[in-house]
Amino acid sequence: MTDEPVDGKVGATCAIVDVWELLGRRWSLHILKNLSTKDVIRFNELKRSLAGISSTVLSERLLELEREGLVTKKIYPEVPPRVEYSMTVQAKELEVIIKELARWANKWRRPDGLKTAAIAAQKK
Amino acid sequence: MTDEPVDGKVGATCAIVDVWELLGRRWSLHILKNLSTKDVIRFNELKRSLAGISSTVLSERLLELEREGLVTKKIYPEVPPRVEYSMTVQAKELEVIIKELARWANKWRRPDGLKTAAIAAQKK
DNA sequence: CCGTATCCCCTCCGATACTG
DNA sequence: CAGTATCGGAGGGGATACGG
Repeated sequence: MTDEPVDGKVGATCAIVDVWELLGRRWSLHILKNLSTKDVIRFNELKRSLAGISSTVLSERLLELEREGLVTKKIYPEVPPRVEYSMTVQAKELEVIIKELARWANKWRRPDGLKTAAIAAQKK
Repeated sequence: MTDEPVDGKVGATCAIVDVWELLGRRWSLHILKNLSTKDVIRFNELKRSLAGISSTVLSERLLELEREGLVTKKIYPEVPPRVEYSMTVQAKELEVIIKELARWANKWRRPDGLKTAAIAAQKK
């Protein structure tokens, strides 16, 4: 499916799995969503837009995203400090794909209970 | 980004986030990948193809995937029991998107350490 | 063959407090 | 303002044992 290279090791990293796991963590997707609404955004501004997130986690997520090349961080040596975050080109390409995924998700969204329906179908 | 409806509640479910979290769990993507290689597949056959997974987890994942409408389960009332799993149409559509994602992931794959490079760039 | 039941560790993440 | 340090609870998932 993903055409994993299948090099010797079992745990051989598959790029997509890494990304998927990162973005599967809590808040990741929301952060990306909010970043996409503005060219640049500051830490606390972002934090305010994500009701419920803690500084700790936001900071952690941003670091991960930066590490993956999805987010750029620009520090201005001022007092008080100013730091601006923005999406990279890479992330903007990803955004397109995520939107397709969102379309897919909504297309197939169920009112609430497919499970019972599926079981009913099975019983025939 | 995903055009979340923003209905009253904070935890208002966004379809894509649900899906992403499910598929972000361990093995989910691999299971889908293996399912895509055959029309139908049996439990232990699938298990053998996923080196390291336990019955417990495989069973759990399959239940979740079935619940999300990505997998169909067909039980044959035989002895010994036979159960066949297969992907739904919905999952096959998803597969297309995942492949795009895989292409994206490989396009941007880094040798190993972007982090240091990013920091260096920042310092200029 | 196809699972469920248990136990247990370990990572994730929220809350809180504190710094440059 | 923009974070880091620390702690503790919750739950994901591995190992093992057992059942229809």
